[in-house]
Amino acid sequence: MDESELESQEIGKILDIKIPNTFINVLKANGIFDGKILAGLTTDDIKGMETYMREVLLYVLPKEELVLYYGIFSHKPEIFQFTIGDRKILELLQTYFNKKYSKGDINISKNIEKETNDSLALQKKNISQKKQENSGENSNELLESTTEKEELAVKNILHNWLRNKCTDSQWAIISKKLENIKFSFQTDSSACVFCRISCYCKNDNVFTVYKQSQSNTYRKRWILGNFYRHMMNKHLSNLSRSKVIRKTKASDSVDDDMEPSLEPKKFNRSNTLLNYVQVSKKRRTNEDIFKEDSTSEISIIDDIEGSTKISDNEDNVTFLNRCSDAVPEREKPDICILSDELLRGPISATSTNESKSSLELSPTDGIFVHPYSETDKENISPTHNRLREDPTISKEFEDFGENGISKWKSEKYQRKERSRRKREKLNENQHLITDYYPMIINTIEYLIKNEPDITVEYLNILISCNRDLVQQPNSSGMEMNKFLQILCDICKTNSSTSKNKYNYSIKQFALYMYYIGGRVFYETIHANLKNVVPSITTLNRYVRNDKKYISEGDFDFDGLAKFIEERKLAKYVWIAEDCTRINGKIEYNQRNNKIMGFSLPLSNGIPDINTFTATSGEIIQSYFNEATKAHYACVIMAQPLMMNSPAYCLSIFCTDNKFRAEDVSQRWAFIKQSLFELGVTVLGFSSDGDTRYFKTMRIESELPLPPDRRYLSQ
DNA sequence: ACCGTAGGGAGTATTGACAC
DNA sequence: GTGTCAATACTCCCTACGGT
Repeated sequence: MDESELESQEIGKILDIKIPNTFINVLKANGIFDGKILAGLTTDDIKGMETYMREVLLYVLPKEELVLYYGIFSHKPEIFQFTIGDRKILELLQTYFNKKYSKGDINISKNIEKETNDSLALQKKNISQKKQENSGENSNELLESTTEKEELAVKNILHNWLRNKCTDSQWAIISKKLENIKFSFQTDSSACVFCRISCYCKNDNVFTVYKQSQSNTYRKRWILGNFYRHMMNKHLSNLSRSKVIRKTKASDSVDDDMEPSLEPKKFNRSNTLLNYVQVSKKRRTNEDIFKEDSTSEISIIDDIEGSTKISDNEDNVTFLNRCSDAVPEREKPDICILSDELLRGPISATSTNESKSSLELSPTDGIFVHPYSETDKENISPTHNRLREDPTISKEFEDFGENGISKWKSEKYQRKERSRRKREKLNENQHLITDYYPMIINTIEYLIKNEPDITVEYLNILISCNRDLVQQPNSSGMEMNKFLQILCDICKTNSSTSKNKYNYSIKQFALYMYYIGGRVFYETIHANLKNVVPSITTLNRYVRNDKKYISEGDFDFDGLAKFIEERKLAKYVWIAEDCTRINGKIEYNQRNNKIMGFSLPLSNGIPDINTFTATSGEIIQSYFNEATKAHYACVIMAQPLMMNSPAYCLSIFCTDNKFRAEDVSQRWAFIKQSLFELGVTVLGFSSDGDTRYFKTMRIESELPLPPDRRYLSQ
């Protein structure tokens, strides 16, 4: 598509006329984006455009955009018609483009050849050229040959599609009527094959469908979407009314002469192409819930982007693809429609004339795939499942899972599964716990079958263990009862008054749950235990105000001594230190007027806590220019050597992980000395396999180097 | 003074679509 | 199947505001 061909300024300069933007918008709204299509317009086409403008587009566009398309008719678009000036402009444009393409544009021919890359394209080119030479009046053998084959292709596509939509009794009626559908094949000035289909219901219902590809990567296919939709709306409306996702207001009975209603009551629009209809994962608003309640067929309406949603009534929703330039445009106008069916989203079907050496058409031709995006595949109704079950179905339909859902949404293609497959593929020797399942199951089966005595014995042991667990009145059970009693008392107290109050133990317990389980978990607990546990706000306030604040990089030796004292623990601790990756974030800390998040410089292995003070804006700016953002947190924990004693966080600071073993050694010496002065003995230090820590541990432990690495100590 | 609700901002995790 | 990107969903942190 050469969209610039119809830019009013460009064309206006060439023809030395002024073309109103509204006129160009009308052409684009009718799917006419380039001169090739414009050159082939007929009088009927122009009438169809006017009808479409009067009956369809005015309901699709928002009010504020009507003026962009209807010009002087914007206040009464239902009487829209081309003015004399418009018709003159149209004639000039047609004349211009007819001349342009009748010269046998070599580039076009080359493009066509590239697109199709087969002999048929060459045939079409010849047909087109000969047709133009003969002013389109004389038929020729090539054209006849091609159109016969294409007619057969289109007939087969429609035949197969309709057969899958109908029950046997309905098909008996429909199949006879299909014989009355008229086909008229032609090639346009750009050698594109197109077909005009007159439905059996009314002769003036003419659909023009093009055979074209969406991109070079796809086969050419017939874009029959509007005819399909016409059949669905007018003749098959009662077949899949309850489940078809792409719904229109349709008659309750099959009525050949009944016009489909296109009267929309409301519509919605958004910016980009997304799923037309799917179960929304968004938090539903009250409005959404209302829609759910009030509609029987569409439960949740998600964003419809790149398309316009029209709700005919509460039971039906129609989705119309927008084709004005006020909406995201497609690269090619997939379909040029001369009837009131225009704006409905196209469905396409392939004809295999180009992809098969022979022209025999198989049922596989009867697929219909939305040509725009995979997302649109969701629009295909559940009736497509029947197509899917058809063994002759096209491979393209394999992209759909059950209920017409794209295969990409199945668990198989989810991130976790993909990661797992990759992980297991990279490490084929990795044993999985599931590898042992068959062996265990076989063993159990063997025992049950061949060793009934052992089985009974084991079962008795299990039963007795379970009984002991339940009945044993141990001390832990009593403690739990006491704690539950505290919770009940708090609940009673708070429920009887309008003001909640929580004691220290409850806050500590709630804080533990909050930290361990996370916000969502705690919110759930809080919502289900009203007046028993405090809100998150209360917990945060408690932590902020009632807890001792430890500055980054500061060593809380006094706190550790008090911790040991309060719990009456032995004054012996083991120090553990490690760095862990964090997502760095620079923040201002109002408590100590410092900027946090930068890597603290080390002084004799000890982080310098006097840096990054926020004294002025310039100073702060200098920190950002000169300091390093920390990506690691170094945590130093002290573990008292008593059973069930928790560890105590001695210090924590941000670092860029750039330090040496000497720094670690000096830091540990400082810790050891500081705690010794408080009467606490450090029995040892430990860390993970970091080489700096490892080296320090080896030195502290006075372990010799391996014989082959003695050079490291030199 | 204490507590709870609601909601915004920022960052992270997840997911769908698409090209290959 | 896989990698990548963009959009969306989710989570966490914090604050304003109001009630008792």
